[in-house]
Amino acid sequence: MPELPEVETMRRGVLAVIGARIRDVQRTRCARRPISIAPLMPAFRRRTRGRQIVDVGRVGKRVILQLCSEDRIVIEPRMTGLVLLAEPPTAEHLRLRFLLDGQASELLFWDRRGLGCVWLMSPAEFQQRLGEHKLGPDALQITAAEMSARLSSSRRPIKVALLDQRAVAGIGNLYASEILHLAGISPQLACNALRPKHWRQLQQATLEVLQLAVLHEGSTLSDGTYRNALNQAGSYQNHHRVYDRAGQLCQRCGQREILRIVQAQRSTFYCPKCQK
DNA sequence: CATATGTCCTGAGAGC
DNA sequence: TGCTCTCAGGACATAT
Repeated sequence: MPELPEVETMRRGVLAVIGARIRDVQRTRCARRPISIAPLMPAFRRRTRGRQIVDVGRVGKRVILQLCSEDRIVIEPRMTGLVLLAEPPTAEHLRLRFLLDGQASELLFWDRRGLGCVWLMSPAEFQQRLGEHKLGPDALQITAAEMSARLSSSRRPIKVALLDQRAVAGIGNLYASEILHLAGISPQLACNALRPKHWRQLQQATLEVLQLAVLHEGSTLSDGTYRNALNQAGSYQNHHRVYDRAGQLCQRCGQREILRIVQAQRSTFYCPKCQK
């Protein structure tokens, strides 16, 4: 589930690795299946051992470790991946261990479901895979005009379109519902039916929801999977307006129950009174 | 080109 | 109690 707020929390949580040198990388034996890394382990080790980490960034839902060699380590948590400086939740699902020589002695990638992956990319590969033609503007940076320009000709429902990383980078299934509730826009409204006023409301709501979620270090759902870099839960789940609240009274109008519908094989939650 | 669907994966929870 | 089944949704490949 990690979306922009969770991944940004991971990034902030591992800033202490900046300046550290990578002594070694180990694929852990405990993993049932080896983690998907590219290139293969021997080349991955050869190009990372001895390199200094000079910056930690984020592109959409990925954490980026910039190396002094110009290569970048790209960590994609996907559904259940975690980037940790502390002990992992279980030893069983630890996938990758970076041994460091800095104030942080190791950085871990843990992933219960194993859908996550790690890449080592040259500048050219980084541009090719994560460049502007692959990912839209970051959801914290995008303007209302950019949102409108990228989506307003689409026939898709706005909720489905918000999940398209080529349009806007960083929004996933949970925050799409939260954003649309704050904006007062129905998830079923087609993009090409939104007026300029809607795009302004949507951009404003996107910023508000994601910034607040970052302040709360993301959402740890009932399965407890998501944790910050110190293996601590986030708290934005206590502020959810609609997500996973089907049947509960809408906090805004207090009159209608939150509904759950399915769009593009994903759950959507909304208030039929507050969102038109 | 735009949009829709299928696939990977594990563990929680439902239902019998 | 203990089994089987469904579902959760990141990104991408393939189909329409």
